[in-house]
Amino acid sequence: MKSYGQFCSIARALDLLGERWTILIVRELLCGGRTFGDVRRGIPRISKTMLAARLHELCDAGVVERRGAEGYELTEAGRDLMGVVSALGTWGQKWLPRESKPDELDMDALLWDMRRRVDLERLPPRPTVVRIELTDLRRGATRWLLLRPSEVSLCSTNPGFPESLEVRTDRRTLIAWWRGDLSYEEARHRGLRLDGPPALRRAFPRWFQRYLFADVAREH
Amino acid sequence: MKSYGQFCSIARALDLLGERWTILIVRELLCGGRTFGDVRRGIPRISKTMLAARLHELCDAGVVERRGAEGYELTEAGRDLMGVVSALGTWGQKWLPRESKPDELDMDALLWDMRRRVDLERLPPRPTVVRIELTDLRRGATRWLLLRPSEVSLCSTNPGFPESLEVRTDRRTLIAWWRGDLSYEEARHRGLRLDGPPALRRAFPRWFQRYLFADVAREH
DNA sequence: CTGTATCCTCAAGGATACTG
DNA sequence: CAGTATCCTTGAGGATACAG
Repeated sequence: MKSYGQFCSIARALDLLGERWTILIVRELLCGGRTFGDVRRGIPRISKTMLAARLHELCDAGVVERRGAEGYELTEAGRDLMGVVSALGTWGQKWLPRESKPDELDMDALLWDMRRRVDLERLPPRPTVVRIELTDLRRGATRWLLLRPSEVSLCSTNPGFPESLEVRTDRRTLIAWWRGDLSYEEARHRGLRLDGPPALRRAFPRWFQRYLFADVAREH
Repeated sequence: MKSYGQFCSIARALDLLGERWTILIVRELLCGGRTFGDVRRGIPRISKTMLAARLHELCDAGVVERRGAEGYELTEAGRDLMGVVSALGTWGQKWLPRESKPDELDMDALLWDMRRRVDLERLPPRPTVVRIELTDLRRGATRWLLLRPSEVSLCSTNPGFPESLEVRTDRRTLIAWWRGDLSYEEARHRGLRLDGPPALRRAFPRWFQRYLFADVAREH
């Protein structure tokens, strides 16, 4: 993209950050993504070519550093982009309409966010598998979360453990709960269903910290 | 531009704000621009077609409101974008290299920023014309600032009043002073020259508040 | 899995002319 | 001045194949 050609630091920051995908990549790294694959799972619609190109640009600009096999790491300048990313997220949460068409939303990005927003401290000590069924999708609508206090995995096939809990919900309701547009009780009322032992069903909502901006006060 | 298709408010905010030019347009409105022409003078390289299209998008999104002949106005949501814009400018000022090639920088945008960052309170009571000569440009390198406590105008021809003061400088030095990369004394030392009555020459640097982010502490 | 190299398409957006 | 309508070019970026 051509530079704006302005002296202004807003314009100059946008020369770097304003290209498509770039800020989302920074978001993934800020949220703990380390490898090429981590970033891709958070941004499923980016092409490999594009992601590689953008990571190079960020390295050249001194925002990201390549760490060989360990993947990528934000520099201090990169970590300081939290202010920009956070301002964008807060503004969006405050002012954008709650609803967007779930048909156009990428559920894998949502589930990837759920994976990383698990509160490990609150998980049961034994491995727990949650089967998540998106009821308004025909195929490929099932994912599994393997929850262990040491680590969480998101799988598109049953990871081999017995299923401890099943969540059935349409996309709108899951998204609305995750984004903080609905409380857990409201989501249950709107059709989110849990199947499994009562103790796990009660505990389930506590396992998740929800979306980073779920608690931002809305103005819309 | 196609939507990112993510539930995340960062991505959704970028669906709106991430298109080329959009944030710069918001910046101009935040800095007091009201009319179509105001915005264009702050972003000389945008085409009329593009500016009209972007303003429509911002209106549709509820960030800007059309005010008939008075031009455009940010809504409350729009004014709240100050957080995003300010985070970008602060980050850029802190982390981006000071120098960029002046050949690629638009001096009209700089002079337009000077026009609006005049401290009216400190101006002499009588109309004052400052002739600004950019010494490293061949033609079209002269502009005039007509300073009056009621209003400031930027002209590309002599506005008719006698010239009270002349500033001669290359672009790098003017930009560096304006951005806060050099103090006024350093800029003088680097070649910024003033011609005119000593009282006005002494007063000159006080008339300007410089760039909005000039005082941000640098990390680079 | 983590990329790179190439090709090819489509649409963003600049230029121009026209209008109230 | 403040736009709108049309045309046309260019390059962003997706798809595919290939490599370490």
